[in-house]
Amino acid sequence: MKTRKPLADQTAVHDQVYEAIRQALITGRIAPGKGVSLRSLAAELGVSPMPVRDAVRRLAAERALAINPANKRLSVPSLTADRLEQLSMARLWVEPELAARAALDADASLVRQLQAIDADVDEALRLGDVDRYMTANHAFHFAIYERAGAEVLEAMAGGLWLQVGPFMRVVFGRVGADGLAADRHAEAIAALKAKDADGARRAIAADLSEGMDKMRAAVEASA
Amino acid sequence: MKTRKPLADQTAVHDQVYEAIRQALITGRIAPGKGVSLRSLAAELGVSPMPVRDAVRRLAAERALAINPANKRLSVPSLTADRLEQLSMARLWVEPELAARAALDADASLVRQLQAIDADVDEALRLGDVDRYMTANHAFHFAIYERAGAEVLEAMAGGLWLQVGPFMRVVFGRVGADGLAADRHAEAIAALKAKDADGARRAIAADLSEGMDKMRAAVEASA
DNA sequence: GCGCGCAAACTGTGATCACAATAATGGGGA
DNA sequence: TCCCCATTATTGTGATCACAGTTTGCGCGC
Repeated sequence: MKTRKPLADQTAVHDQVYEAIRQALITGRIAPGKGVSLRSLAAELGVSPMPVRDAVRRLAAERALAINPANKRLSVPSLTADRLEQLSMARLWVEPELAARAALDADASLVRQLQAIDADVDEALRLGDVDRYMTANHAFHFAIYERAGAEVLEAMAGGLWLQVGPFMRVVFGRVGADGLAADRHAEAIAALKAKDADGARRAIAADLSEGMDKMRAAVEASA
Repeated sequence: MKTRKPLADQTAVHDQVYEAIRQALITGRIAPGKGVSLRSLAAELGVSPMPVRDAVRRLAAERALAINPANKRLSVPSLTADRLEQLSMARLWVEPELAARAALDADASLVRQLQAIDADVDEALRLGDVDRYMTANHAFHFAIYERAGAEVLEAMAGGLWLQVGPFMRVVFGRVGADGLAADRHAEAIAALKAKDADGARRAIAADLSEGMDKMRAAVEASA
């Protein structure tokens, strides 16, 4: 039944599973607070429980999944105002810092790349395509952060983004896709073009801040 | 051969393995840059490769172990000045923040607990007992951070501490156990006793800053 | 004596099975 | 009709095996 794959192709199965669950979490396909199980995920993805176990362990270490200490059962962390506040603080420190560092190494090719991605972001917003928006927005931010050349900080940002992901779905559920329409991407691009570290820091901070405010409002309203 | 343990005792095997490897990393028993393998770790710990796999995945997600993307082999991340600088920045943001929050909720029992731990720290320093010092120092800081009641930030601090751990061994190797003799623990305790959030923030920041400076010097000297 | 090449050992990965513990569900009694 | 207890299903965990890729190392030929 199972066609044993050639292997050494590219990515291991557990990485694909990781990415699949990650996407499911970010786009909110798995509702926060809901319990999941290894075998159910494995069946859903058509793989054995083994790679799912690996992926889940990784996600749990990144706090994208919670493990009930009593019965060791898995669940999606529920969205609380307290958690959101902590995640906001952390993001507002790491991500502007990464943007500032990136500004110092920015060049024309990066600017062009960002403009292309931002056009995609706007297109997704115009169409109201939530998944596409979230993917493009993620790509925009991390295209910048990657340029900072700060592996450790970038990984921190990635982990935070993953934890914040589920919150975004709440925003869309409340105010619709145009709830996040206003962003500071243009400002950020301009600052990077001018190699203005402080400007990039401020632009990203403002972008994040506005987004987190909307999430906070949504969480409070849904409580 | 293997006596199947009663199970439901307390902790799962993979958690014990995780803790064992974690300690080995922090105390520097596994040299940075060195490669490790699942089976060798399993044999050394007297368990099957299975729980080791779980523990290693977790450590890799926390960036306490590195996975070579080409051949998927495991190794201990090597200590570079760049990594240390990023870790320092991150710690200097998270940990003082946690200390400040903890100060708001501090009480007499916490102060007493911290005084006891700090006495142990001093004792370990006096004896030149490196392992005991590192354990006690860790206990001191996280007894404070735990009081902040900020789960997300505390987890971030834990991850950073784990990544910094191997660097500390370098300090001891260079300047001896009294290289870190001067700490700001007394200041921190005083600030917590007075519920002085800013004082606690400053004390912890100074404590970290001094320690990281010594590590930086040690890394540069050993390069 | 020095390389080259092939075989053996070792690596991570995935599947399958066994086991104990918890959760879910059913029926039978009051 | 409702509640309690026993049976069943499902859960995470760990062991063992199979497999393919990589590294290691040893012996043979030059």
